[in-house]
Amino acid sequence: MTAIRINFDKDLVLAGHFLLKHLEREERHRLATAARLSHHARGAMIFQKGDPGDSMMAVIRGRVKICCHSMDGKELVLSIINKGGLFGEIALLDGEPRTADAVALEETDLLVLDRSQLMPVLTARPDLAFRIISVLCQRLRQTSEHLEDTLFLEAPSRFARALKRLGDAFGKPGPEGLRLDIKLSQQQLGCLVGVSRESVNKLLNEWQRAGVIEMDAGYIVIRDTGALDDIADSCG
Amino acid sequence: MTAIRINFDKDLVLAGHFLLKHLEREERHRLATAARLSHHARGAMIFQKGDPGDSMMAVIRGRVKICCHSMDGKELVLSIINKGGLFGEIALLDGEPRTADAVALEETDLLVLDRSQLMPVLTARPDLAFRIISVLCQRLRQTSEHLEDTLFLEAPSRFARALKRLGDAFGKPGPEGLRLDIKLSQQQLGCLVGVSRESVNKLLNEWQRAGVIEMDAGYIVIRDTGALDDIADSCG
DNA sequence: CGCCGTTTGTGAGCCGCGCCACAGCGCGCT
DNA sequence: AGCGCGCTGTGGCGCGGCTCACAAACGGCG
Repeated sequence: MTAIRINFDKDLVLAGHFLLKHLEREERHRLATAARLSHHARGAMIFQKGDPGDSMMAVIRGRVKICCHSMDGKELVLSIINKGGLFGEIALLDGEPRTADAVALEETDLLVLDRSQLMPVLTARPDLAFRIISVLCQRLRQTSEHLEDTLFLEAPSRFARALKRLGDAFGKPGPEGLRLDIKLSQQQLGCLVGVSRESVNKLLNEWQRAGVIEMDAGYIVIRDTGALDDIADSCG
Repeated sequence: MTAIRINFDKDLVLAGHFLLKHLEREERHRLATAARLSHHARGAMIFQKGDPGDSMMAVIRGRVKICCHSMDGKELVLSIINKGGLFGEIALLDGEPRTADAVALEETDLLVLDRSQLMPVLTARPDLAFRIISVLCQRLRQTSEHLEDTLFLEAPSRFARALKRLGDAFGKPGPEGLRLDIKLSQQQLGCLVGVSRESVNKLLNEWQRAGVIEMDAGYIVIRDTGALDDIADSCG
């Protein structure tokens, strides 16, 4: 009974997923039964840099941060994956070890697809392969841009851009402005951009005083998108 | 007569290329006749960030630098493509504008493959698609690592790593050590890592005094790989 | 050969920002 | 209520590395 329900859920999830929705019902069902669900508590490590990895995950519920650490313990958050998102494709596709850690930011359910299940479908369906290729290209553009920002821009611009990106990914329009529907400590915000927690604090307060943003119950609300754009593009 | 010779050359080039050598002779020949050659003088711009791009290039002769510029004129060199290498795949694959500039570092010949020619082959031959996917994964790993280095490491470590990478790509073993078979100004070296020319100069001289490297006729020779590794991995 | 644009070598000064120290604060847990 | 922990707010110090400024070497070219 529960087994049936779970399978039903998996079918549904795949049918709604941007990558897999275009498959034949037949194929999708085969994938759905083969895929396994996995649950992770808030803060749990899903995989770790260097692990052998031959699976990728789709986020069904919750959020996952992709990050890595320096030798002296600093953290860099490469991206945060929302419900509906995908991560871990790279190791699946090229068979090399994982390049970063994946950590559940909240109670999280994942659908895990193994290389052995996915590869046949990928060779049989070139359109799916192209979709994967697009995802990779997008990631590449994204990390290149991150690199450029890091090398070219000062802390304020970098952080403003990070807020804009967060706005795109997690923003809910509200009466006061764009509300970021995710709770991140100043520490975490700093790790997104490679800036110290203290600097984040100062910028946040400065911008709040200037009316660019507002803090509400620990959530950030972007009040003046234009001003934020100006900071993001200022100088270089 | 010349036309025949050029076609012959193109066939040969494709047959020797790591991506395309596994195709049927038939298919490869079709690609070869469709592909066009293009020549670029030293310093010529091949394409520019933001250009629409639906082709990728294989380097037949010479070298190409992939770079981008900040608003205030700083340059970042993302990578240097050797003879036999490939670039411009991303725009071809996802149809978006080019993400960076491509500039010929020397007299350079390219083989240009258009999207319209390549796509049919890609859908027909899943193994080729996988090869492309591997290339993308590799690029992604490379830029991620570049980003990590930039955020986690100080200038000396970063620059040491850059020298090691250059050694892998352009190193010719010689009596004195690993000789970098490429001439780059200190300016260019700086752009590879995001460090000012002056800093590069100081590091270069310091390491030369320490016997880690040696300058010979404008070329860098790595004499003590171990010492360079130590600098690359020191602290964070 | 002499001129000029480019590359190299080096020192002084400055500044952004990381690191440290510490003080309030909220929140969960017992 | 009381304790402790992780988060926030702020100020000061120090340092890495960028900027600026200039001198010297090094081609390439008329």
